[in-house]
Amino acid sequence: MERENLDRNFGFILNDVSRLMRTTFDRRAKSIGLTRSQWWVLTHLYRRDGLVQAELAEILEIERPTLGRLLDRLEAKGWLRRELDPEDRRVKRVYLTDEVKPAMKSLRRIAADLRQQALEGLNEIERERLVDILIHMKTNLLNLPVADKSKR
Amino acid sequence: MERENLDRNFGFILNDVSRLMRTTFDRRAKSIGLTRSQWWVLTHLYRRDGLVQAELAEILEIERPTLGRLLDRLEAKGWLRRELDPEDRRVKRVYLTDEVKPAMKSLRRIAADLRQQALEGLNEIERERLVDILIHMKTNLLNLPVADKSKR
DNA sequence: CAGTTATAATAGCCTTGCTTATTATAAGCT
DNA sequence: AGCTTATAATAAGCAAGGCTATTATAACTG
Repeated sequence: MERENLDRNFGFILNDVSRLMRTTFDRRAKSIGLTRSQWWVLTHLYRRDGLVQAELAEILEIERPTLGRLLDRLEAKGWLRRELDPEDRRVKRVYLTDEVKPAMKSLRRIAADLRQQALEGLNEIERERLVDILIHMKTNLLNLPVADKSKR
Repeated sequence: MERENLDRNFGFILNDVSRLMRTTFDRRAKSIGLTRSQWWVLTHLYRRDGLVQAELAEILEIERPTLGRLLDRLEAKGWLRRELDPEDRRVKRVYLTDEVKPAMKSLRRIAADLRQQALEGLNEIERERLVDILIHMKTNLLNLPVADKSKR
């Protein structure tokens, strides 16, 4: 069997970088009481308040139950509230509370700093290229022909 | 506040790609009864059988308790066994069982296919550049000056 | 040699992913 | 109208990350 170079296995390097960014962010945001995933939810609601949970899950590209529990914690800590939609009694709409706005600023700062630190030493062209490549890969993966997620 | 383009937030695209690769791998490897993380453990043991848990965690760059539970599951399914080191009674060494070798072949196939599919449409130069950039970023993140992980 | 410090493994708790299954409600069809 | 199908949210279960605390054993030091 050929000895592939494990250290250049891009799947795992990708995983490492992704994990390092997440954990670093979470450590820095801990004092605010939010994780990166939670912040990402708030960021999207900030743009479009009052979203239906299913729509929000779709936008965030996570499963509905995963979002459900994220919202549970955010709601418990008072960052948002869920309201029943009077038109369709199945759905709940999610609204941010007033506490969110000031916290967002700190979190954006943390995110920007971390992004800067992660990309340190890469010029603008390389950064753009990186994003392009990642988007390309994401498209590849989402278009895989196999029977993954065939339930729609 | 400036409206940053959320769709090009590379931290989250990175996260998306990483997650897509993991979940796709795991769905494909499910019939074998192994996850990608578990396969990664076996891959390293394949190279260096009999490692001490702490060394293995260090190599894999995961925390010791995280590895501990991975090993619990792998051991429960018979992929490996842990043996007490007679020299130092604190340590346990991890050894693969014979069932591993045939499974490894299928898993390497799955990994290679997935890698190929994810990188489809990117030429060799772009692929190398991607890996270089990721390694660069990983180095940046590991060298962050802050008090992260200051316990060593 | 006694006491302190360091290290290995694990237990326990928290978060975030994914799946699958349930429940309630709408929508669509005959 | 009544039956079937689809959809929204949630519950329950599993895996894999992290972190802190505990326990056992080594190593170091005065």
